[in-house]
Amino acid sequence: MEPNYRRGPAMRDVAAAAGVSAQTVSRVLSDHPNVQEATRRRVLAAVEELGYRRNNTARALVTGRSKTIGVLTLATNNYSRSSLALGVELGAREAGYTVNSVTSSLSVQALTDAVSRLLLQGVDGLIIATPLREAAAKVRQLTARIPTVTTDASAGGGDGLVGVDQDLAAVLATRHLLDLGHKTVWHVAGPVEWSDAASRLESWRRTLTEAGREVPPELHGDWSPESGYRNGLILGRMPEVTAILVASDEMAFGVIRALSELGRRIPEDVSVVGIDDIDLAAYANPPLTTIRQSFEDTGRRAVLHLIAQIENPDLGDYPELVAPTLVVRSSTAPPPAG
Amino acid sequence: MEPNYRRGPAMRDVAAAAGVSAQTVSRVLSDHPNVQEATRRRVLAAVEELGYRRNNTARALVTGRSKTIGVLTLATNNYSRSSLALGVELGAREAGYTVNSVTSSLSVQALTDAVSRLLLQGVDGLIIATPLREAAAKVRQLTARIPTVTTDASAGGGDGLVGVDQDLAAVLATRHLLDLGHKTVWHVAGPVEWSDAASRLESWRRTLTEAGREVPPELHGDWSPESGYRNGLILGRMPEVTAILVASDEMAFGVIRALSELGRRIPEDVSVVGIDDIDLAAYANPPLTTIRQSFEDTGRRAVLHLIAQIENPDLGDYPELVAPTLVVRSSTAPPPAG
DNA sequence: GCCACGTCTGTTATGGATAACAAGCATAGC
DNA sequence: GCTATGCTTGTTATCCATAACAGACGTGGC
Repeated sequence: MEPNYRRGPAMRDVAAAAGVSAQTVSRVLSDHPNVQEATRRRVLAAVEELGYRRNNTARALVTGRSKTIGVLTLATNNYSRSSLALGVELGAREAGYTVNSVTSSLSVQALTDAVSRLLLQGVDGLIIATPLREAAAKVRQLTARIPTVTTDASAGGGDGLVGVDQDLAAVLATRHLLDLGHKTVWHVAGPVEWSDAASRLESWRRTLTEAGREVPPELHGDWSPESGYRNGLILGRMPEVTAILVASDEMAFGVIRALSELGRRIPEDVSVVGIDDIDLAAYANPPLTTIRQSFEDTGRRAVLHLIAQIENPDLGDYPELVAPTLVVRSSTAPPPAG
Repeated sequence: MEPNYRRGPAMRDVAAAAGVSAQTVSRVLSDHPNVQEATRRRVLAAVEELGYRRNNTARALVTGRSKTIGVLTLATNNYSRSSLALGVELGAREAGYTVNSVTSSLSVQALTDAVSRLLLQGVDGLIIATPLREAAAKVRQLTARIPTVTTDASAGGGDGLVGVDQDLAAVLATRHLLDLGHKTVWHVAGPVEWSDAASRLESWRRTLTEAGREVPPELHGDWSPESGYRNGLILGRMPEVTAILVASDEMAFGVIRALSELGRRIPEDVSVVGIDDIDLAAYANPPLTTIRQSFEDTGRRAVLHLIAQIENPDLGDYPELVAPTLVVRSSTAPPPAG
């Protein structure tokens, strides 16, 4: 029985070439201790000669483990999504896993479909990096059988949660502006579906209230620079606005652009703080003061957390929060003297 | 034999519940025509009741097809990488495939390891979105058995090539600046390892020569905004520099920042053109004139191209190039009168 | 000299699905 | 009434690796 053309040699072919059984080949490749050195060498030579590679599909079938992790992200190309994905991939690789990624829109149907697709692929665990909201119940039901880590708290309790402390992020940003002397801080929030956006909004509001300041009405964007621009065109027309907290750097670029077009100088007339510290933030004009939160690190932690659960299911599950830090650049300054 | 706890029900469990054989269940799920309507309904009811999901691992083992595509990208989070990945994922999903992604650095070792990992996962095809250079031969050897599509020409001939016409991109940008009246155009190129960077460099040079202009020495960056900034600090000190073609928008942000710090106004003193048209380009300060090339579209085309090859191996392989377009914003203008 | 035990290797069963073949049954044609 | 044909369903073999068990052989203890 010669090696199949399309598939390449199988373990039995190696076994035949080395004059041993397939089981022995398996033992050699799995570093099982009880194999004589001479046999081991013969097998390895045969492997080398035939260019044999272990078939992970068959392996997954019999062991019930695919060493694959499923990642669900939103179908947009924003900074946070892609750095998180990168972190997950790096962490997974170090732990000997590969990553199966799937994107989705925010509809219940799309989310459940996406999770189903991942489950069909036989992943060992799941990282859900989108808000679930109304889909939470259905998705939880689908994922009941396998370890799952969430990076957005809107999934509700139950799953492992790994993320950046969004409350602290907004507090740091708001305090920074108040400390500079601004009377109050305006806020361009993210979409309400995201619990990150919601908790930033909430903490901004609380920080102002605790400081005894007026809480202005918030504006909303969708994370895109365009939406920041639109909101900037509104805020720029209001003379009393001297400080703005924007819920993401990408939106902050839009806000700054709009303010500039309206003739308002940054930071002399208006201070702007972003959140994320994307790579381009330091090269904005002016360089953007922002809150650094490493999505790559979050992705890495999420995947390590998940793998720990996969390999030790009895492990208790606990949330894991990373602290963000304030990065002061040139887009913030004390309010104009007038 | 009750359904296994961890694994969930298998086809035979559904078969038992519906009072048919496993083969019949398989036929129902594969929409095979020769199944009686009553039987089909009974099977589907059993599937529903048990919450059965087909095991793709077993399926892949027997069919030799995993309906999975491997993507190799560079381990950095830049705009082009992530939009390409997004396009691949969207295209794959539409065609019923899922995506296994792996990142790598540019070393020969890392690249071959990464490809090996994908092959071990049993992917049906491969998209290689990094330059291969010296690794090309080894990688080609590894991928000999399965369809492969490359998005960087440095892989050399042989594989399917899908990408944006980089020659045209640089020509459009250089011509635009010359047409505005600039005597010549300076160039901040990308890393030489990337054939994209190399062909932009080459075309910039050729366009200048053909127009009878002096070809200034080129500068090199690594795609990062930081490297753009460093090069900008150099170019900004040279009064004769009035027009710069930067090989990526992200580097262009750095260049603009450096020029501003040196007191050179854009576009009054210096015109800057980027390449990529990233989402933030329109919100740079000033908005960036650039060359639009849709990486998302490229990713989508690459994956469709690949799937065509997978499902019809006799298909001839041919390169597929997308035309980029010039997007004029406010970072370019005629040279200063002096 | 016999039993117990450890080391090395082989045999058989298993995971879950599908391809290929086989068989039962009904209808059509002569 | 009997064979040819097509539809429907079932049986068996297969994909490839690994777990569980089993056997052969050698060493050590009493």
